[in-house]
Amino acid sequence: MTTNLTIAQIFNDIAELLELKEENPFKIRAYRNGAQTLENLTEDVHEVARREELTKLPGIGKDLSEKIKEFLTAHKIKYYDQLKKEIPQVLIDMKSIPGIGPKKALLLHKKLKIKNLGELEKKCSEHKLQTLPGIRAKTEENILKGLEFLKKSEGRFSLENGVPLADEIIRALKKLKEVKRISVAGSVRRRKDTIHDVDILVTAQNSAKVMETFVGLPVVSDVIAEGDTKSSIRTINGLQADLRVVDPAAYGACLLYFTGSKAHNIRIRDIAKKKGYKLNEYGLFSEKNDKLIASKSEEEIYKILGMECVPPELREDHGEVEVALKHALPHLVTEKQIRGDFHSHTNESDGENTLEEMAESARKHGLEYLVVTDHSKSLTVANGLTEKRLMARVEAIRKLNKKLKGLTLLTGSEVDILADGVLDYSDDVLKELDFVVASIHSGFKQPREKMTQRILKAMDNKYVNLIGHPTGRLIGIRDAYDVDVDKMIRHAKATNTALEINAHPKRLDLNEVYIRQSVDAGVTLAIATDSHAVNQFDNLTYGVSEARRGWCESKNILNTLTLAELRKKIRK
DNA sequence: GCCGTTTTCGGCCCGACTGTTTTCAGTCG
Repeated sequence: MTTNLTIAQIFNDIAELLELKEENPFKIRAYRNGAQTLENLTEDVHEVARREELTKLPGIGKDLSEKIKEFLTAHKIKYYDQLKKEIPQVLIDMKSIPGIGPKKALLLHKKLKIKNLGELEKKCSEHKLQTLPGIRAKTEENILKGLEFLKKSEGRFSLENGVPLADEIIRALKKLKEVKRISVAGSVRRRKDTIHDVDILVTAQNSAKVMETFVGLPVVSDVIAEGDTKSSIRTINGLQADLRVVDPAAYGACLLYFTGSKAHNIRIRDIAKKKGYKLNEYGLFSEKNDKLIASKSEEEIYKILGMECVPPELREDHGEVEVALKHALPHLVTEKQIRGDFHSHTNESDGENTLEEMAESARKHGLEYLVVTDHSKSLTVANGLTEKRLMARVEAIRKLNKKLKGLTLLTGSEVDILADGVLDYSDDVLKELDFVVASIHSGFKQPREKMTQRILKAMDNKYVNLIGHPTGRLIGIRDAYDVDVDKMIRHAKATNTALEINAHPKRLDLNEVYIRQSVDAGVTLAIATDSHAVNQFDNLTYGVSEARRGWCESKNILNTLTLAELRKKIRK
């Protein structure tokens, strides 16, 4: 699968390069569309190529399929290498600065002979850019700010940055009597694992007052734009937030537009067009006479387009449009359906709270059961438990269970999968536990084949119920380890081992693509918080959204089972 | 570069805001 992502990245790079050549915009889009198809492909592109079905993929025609084949055999794409030689890196660097697109990048490079971002910053500070047509003081200022922003962040943030900011803005604006309706939109509403801004939509009688409040919020460090209907701010930590004020009558159309994704919008506008309508953020209109057909709610717009209302988490043009047209969308799993948690730590290993505190918090969070999975002995940095300590823990849990009301604790462990695939506890120990999570915490750099075999071997152990954070990624910090996820998923099915959807917002592991692939393969998934403190049960919401983004229904998720059903299912 | 019960050629989603102009290009989402 990594091949899919590698080629997708190359196609995206080609699109960037073509923009700097001022190529036909539709050709550029064709490369981006092709990249998106590969990013979301739930099958290894090798397989598709082997069946000679590349051109059956949406957005992949003769040319792109040839380039894919070239990469599969030669591990490079000549056209890409040529473009890279032809186009200076500094153009690409400049284009990544907010406010600089292909046109300005080219202008700066051509007229000022700028060779790197350092030079750009220098010439900007010396006001040399103002010698160019169309650039005056303000543009220079914005470029300097853009450079500063680039230095501070990589430009993308984790969902856990966006959700609290959205909540804060909504809380503040709701207090205004002018504000009637308010909702988060954009990638935060779609619950994407990484976001680059926070979008908020309101209906209000007096937009000036709302805008004034928005740009004056305490978190604001910069006002990027302030208009009658749209304003943008940057927060102190660099995250951008956009606010859009709309007429109440257009709320649905605008929410739809503003939620995106862009790719989803393009698809449904296309459907609208084919049906003789025009869809924009103000509503669905008749193409003939511009008469308004619908605008008040998302539901009515989808309905008129002949579609089911698509849940925001699915709006990525990953096939949901076709399925919605057939009225066959999945009934996505909801937070309410989650009855238990399989992955939690106490202060016996590296958690912050006691067993009793964790149990109490789980009960308060509405859980019916909680598996306590402290680390195993090899993970000394996390104060992993020796067999003796583990057995004492099992006793303590059984004892506490007799006192608990409304929650049952299950005994368990997050047992390390050692470098050779052997587990950190023997079967004699594991068989004493109700539920076993097996995870990798060391040897991340192992080669693909070894890493894959290591995980498959762990699954072969009949006491292992669940593989924890199966790819090991840490969003924005560490890439996944090199594992053949296809094989892992097939083996999970064969051995009846569940795969974790780790709900920690820095992990969200499996990611949405692999979740969907698992669903398609009939593998059972488990949403687990990996809580190391009482407040981390809150993260369940992130795990559920990730599951929803992977098209999970309740039947795909192990912890939608009642305790009785679960016990039956996991009996050895 | 892709795509097709209108089409194998001629389309390809659509609009807001900024900064610079003086009617608009560039950028962004």
